[in-house]
Amino acid sequence: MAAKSAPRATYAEIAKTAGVSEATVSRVLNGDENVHPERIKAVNSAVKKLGYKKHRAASALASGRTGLIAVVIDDDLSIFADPFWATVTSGISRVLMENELQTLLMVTPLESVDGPVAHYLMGGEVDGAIFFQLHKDALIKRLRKQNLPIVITGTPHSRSDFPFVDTDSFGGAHAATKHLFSQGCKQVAIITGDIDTTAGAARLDGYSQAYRESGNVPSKKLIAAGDWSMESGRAAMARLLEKSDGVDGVFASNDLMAVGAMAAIEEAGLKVPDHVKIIGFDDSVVAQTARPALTSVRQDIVALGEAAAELMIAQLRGEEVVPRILKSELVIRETA
Amino acid sequence: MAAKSAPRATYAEIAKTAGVSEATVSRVLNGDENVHPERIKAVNSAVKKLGYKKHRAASALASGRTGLIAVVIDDDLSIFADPFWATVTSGISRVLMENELQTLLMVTPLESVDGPVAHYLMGGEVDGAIFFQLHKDALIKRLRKQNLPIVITGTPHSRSDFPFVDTDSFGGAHAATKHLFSQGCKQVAIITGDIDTTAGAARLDGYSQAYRESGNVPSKKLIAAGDWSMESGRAAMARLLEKSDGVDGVFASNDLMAVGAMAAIEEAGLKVPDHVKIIGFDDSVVAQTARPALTSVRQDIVALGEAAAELMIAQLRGEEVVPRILKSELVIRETA
DNA sequence: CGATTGCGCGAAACCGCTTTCACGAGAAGG
DNA sequence: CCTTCTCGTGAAAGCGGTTTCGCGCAATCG
Repeated sequence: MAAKSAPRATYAEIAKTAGVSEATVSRVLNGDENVHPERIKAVNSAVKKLGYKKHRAASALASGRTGLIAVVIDDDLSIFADPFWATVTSGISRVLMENELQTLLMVTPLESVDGPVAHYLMGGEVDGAIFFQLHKDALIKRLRKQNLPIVITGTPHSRSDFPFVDTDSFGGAHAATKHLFSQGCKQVAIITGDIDTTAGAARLDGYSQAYRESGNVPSKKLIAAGDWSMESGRAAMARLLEKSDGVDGVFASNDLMAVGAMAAIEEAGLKVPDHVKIIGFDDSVVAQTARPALTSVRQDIVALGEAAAELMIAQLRGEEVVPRILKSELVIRETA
Repeated sequence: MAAKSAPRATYAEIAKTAGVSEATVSRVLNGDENVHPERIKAVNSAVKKLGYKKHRAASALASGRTGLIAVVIDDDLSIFADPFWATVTSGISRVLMENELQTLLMVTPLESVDGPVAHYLMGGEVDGAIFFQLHKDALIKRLRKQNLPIVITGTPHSRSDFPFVDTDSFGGAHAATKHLFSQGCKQVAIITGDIDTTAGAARLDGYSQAYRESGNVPSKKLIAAGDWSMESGRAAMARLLEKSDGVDGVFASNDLMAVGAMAAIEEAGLKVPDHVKIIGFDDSVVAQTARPALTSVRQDIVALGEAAAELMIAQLRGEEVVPRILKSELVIRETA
């Protein structure tokens, strides 16, 4: 049943073979400065010789540090269609592992401040928690009050001082829109994501700003609401084609909606990019498999995860942390 | 730095308020049968009253059971393009959580039997490990010898008795091929995945079998090798169109290659599904966003994860486990 | 030159839960 | 009626690290 592995080496043995006390072994293994170099060497070679590996549970019990960082993913998120979080997570995991920390994955509906997850996190079972794009910050606030290090992936709503990492949605949308104008588009529309999300709102802002810089103000008719899904993109595009005359450029707030929009354009008997140019956001697989291949704003998703992990580690070290906004980049393919 | 949360309740307090010894508290909390019902009730109400939560580390140290299950994902896998593993993992995580187990995520190259991951797993840091489609079973064998419960997601090469879960690749490929024939195709080709993988081989087998059942033997010309990537699908299809005359049906071993093939068909001036019908495998987002929408073999990926977790739990309980093969289902869309 | 300071180190308490062991009491057996 | 089991229970010994405390010794101070 339980693993009956080779007998573990313990401090006792190391202490004996190195000729020091267990306390000293602990000091060496935890990087305490005040130990005589000789002994440090002795301990280290004993450790190597015995193939010693620290017992996490014992260490956690004694020190109160578990070496575990929770990655909390809201079950409601469209996890099942979007490789996004997987990619972020892999970035997080890599960096944590390099720092001797383990990634505890929690895929769960984030109900209330009193749910089991909340208790788990507050119960000192983990040293910190990284959240994915969540909506209510009540839980987060509570956790911070408990002094639990937190990092949020995505921009939180409240301008509170949560440490967070995010891609520059505004800048990406701005660049995409500007590119459409530079390609000769006159009537550039936007299909928004859920604008209750900060990402959705920021992308709309970036679009608006770029539009204004072009010397005009975007008419209401050019703004169509989507909800990140392909189907909503198709519907939004259909509305745009119907209501406003001469839309010749579209910035879709994500790739899925962009692909939906392309379908709608085609259904209307028009051609991409000849009649309508289009740009997505995310540069996901979908952008690459679309035909024509979709021009899109790329976020460096792995880097996002790495940044999140780094922010966490900084907090663990007691350093001051500031939110990190990662640059996005326009990947030009065939649709614009 | 470390969370300084509300003072934890401990066995000592529970024992006192329930008027029993700590040993009895432990017995109750671990479901030992031989305790007087009265005391069980007393302990339980004390637990509730004090809002007690067991301290994992302490429990792990004393019992040797960590309550952690590792999910090990080979870094080499095309994690970054494929939502597959994320979905499986979410299924695993949910089931484990329901059983009071936590998911420890390890995204890492699975080098050798001596790598850090191997040591970690063998060091008793986790109660079990779930692997994703891995190539060398040396590590697995070693771990099993150490008595570490293992589950493999995907079919392992060696016909050894590893507990594994997988989708019925053979059946799916068989059904897809049969469907193509039933749609009137005469020359049905296959674009294989990497046939060094068991999934790749099984899909080819399913295709061959269905072909034979149609009364013919598939000519070598109808078998084109791919490597799961979109580009390899495009290239394979181009070869098929060139070498063999009159291919009018294609089973691609995954969606990505199917989409690549569709591009090649279009480039050759032919139409899907009018000239060539095509079916993919996975029913991923890509299948849904493709135009025309791709007919594909769906695997219930979440269920796959859940099955993996269940197999793990069964092993932890000391029950006998048998591999589990999940049914696949043909999702008919526009391409066949 | 005696008194203070600081550094390196070991002894031992402790973290919170699990488990073995032994014991008392009532049930079953002779 | 005395012995042998069984059952429910508490005392106590760990599990394997971490950390506090205080001690000797050498360096520094007055």
